[in-house]
Formats: sequence, C-alpha cells, structure tokens
Amino acid sequence: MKYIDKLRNSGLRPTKQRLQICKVLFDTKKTFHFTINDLAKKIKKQINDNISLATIYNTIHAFEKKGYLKQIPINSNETYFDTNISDHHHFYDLKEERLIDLENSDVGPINIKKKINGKKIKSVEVLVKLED
Amino acid sequence: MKYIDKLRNSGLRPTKQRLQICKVLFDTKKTFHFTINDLAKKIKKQINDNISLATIYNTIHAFEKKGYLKQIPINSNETYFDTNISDHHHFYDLKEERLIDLENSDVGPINIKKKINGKKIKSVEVLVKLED
DNA sequence: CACTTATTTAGAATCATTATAAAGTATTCC
DNA sequence: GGAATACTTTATAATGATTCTAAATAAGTG
Repeated sequence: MKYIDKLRNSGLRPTKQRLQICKVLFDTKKTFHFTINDLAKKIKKQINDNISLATIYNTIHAFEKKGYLKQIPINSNETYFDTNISDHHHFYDLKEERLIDLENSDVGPINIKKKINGKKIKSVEVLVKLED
Repeated sequence: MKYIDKLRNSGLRPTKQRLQICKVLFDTKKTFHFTINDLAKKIKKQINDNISLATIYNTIHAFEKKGYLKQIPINSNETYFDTNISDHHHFYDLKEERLIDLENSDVGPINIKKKINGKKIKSVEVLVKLED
C-alpha cells in the first residue's frame, strides 16, 4: 500500500499499471539504470500482464516529473533513466555502452564559480567516459 | 588551403562539401554549439549551394571521429555538437533550452577517485542544469 | 449509483537519424 | 593525360524512438 499512498500523495491515481510499474522500479534495494525498452522487457518478464508501451512512456514521464526518477544526460538514441535520484554521477563505458554509478563520495566536490543572472542551479551532473 | 591539408592529413578527401562545411564550422574565432538542423540552416544561409542532409550527417560524424567536433551529452531529441573541443563544461538553461559554455576556470578541479579495472578515463563532462 | 475526470490503449503520426544504391569525384598509377 | 580504383555525395527509403489521437475504461466524488 506504500505505492498507493506515494502515488496519491503526488496527485497520481494509483492505477493497476502504475502500481505494477512501481513494483518493477522500486521493489528492490538496488537502484538501476534503464531505457524504456529495457523496462518494457522487464515488466513483461516480472508481471504476467501486458502494459501498453504508451502507458509505460506516460508513467515514466509522470514519475520523472514527480521526482521519482531522473533522466541521465548521455548521447544515445534511447533515453536513459535512473531510479537513483540522489545526487550522484556516472561512468559511461563507451565500448560496452554501459552506465556505472559513481557515488558522490567518488567525486570530489564540484565548485561552479560562474553565475547566470536570474538563474538557479538545478543540478550538477558529471559524465565520465571510459575507454580501454 | 588549411582545410585541404587538415582533411588530407586525417585521411579525408577534401571534397567541395567538406570544405564548405569546414568554412561554416571553423572560419570563426568563436566556437559554438549546434544541432544538425541548425547547421543545415547555417550552411544554406552562408553558402549559396545545397548540401544534402545525408552528407551533412556523414561529414559531422567523420569530423567527430577525427576529433574536430565533440558531442555534448545532454537529453534532447536532437544531438548537440560543439566546435570547442577543449576540455570544458556546460550550463543548460532548461527553460530556454540553451547551452552556455563554462570555461574550465569556471569549474573547480574535478577529482574522480573511483577506478574501473582496465579502463581509462577519456573525458569528464559536467552538465549544470539551470532553472529560473 | 450517476457523474466527472483521469488513465489506458492500439494504432497512427512525427521526426531525427541511418541505410541504400546509383551517380559523381578524387586519387593512383602508368 | 587517361584508365582503374576507392571514396563521396545524393535522393530517397527505411528505421526506430517517441508522441499524438481519440475511443474505451477505470478512478474519484457526492
């Protein structure tokens, strides 16, 4: 029922589909990275039920807007999301096309000295590209 | 003739189209960010000649592979490129969907403490998202 | 339960990017 | 210079992720 409350509290109706997606995304101790395509496969495997692709897109975007997911800035034809919404960074292994978490403690503090008038910093994200 | 040599030296034939694209990209003191669509418009305006979109894609990818351009990691439906290939970072103004350079001196040194076995760091890129 | 509003859905539409394959151009070697 | 070869360009088609549409369904409210 924790997901029912979570959804209700953010103004999202707790539908069967959203609850199933919550389960796949958040019913695990480990956080993970995924694309919509990854997620669709995972859903198909874990729940014995079909959720329309459009619904997966809608839900992921709603969750991202509510702050339950983060997009990872990376150049790829697919959009990557992260269930780890804490302030942290990523390695990207160019050869294996794989994202690896960098804990905040793995990166020294980042000091942005420049200011832009009337703008606030919303996030600071570091992408470290790896090669062999 | 500098572009002819530049291209030849990297194993690319100096074709008319590539030279024209070089002119648009590199014949200016200022570096800039662009998408393929931006660039196509710029080419149309600056040279009175048509270059096929396929050629623009081919050329930009060739230039990126040779290190004359960098892709900017950002979530957008279009790929952003940068003629500034030096080690530097970006602000991204979410509202105006605009990229702004952060000189290396605007960002304190970034210390990546974690190591991945057998992998070398190729680049470290910081994206600072701005909101109002 | 009736009513309003949000959500789901299949399929179509969109749009950036990549593939194709034929015509054109640069390079090489004589 | 003039083949022969290899690389490029090009228009167009294909691909593939994402978004749109509009009808059907489900949730919230009184």
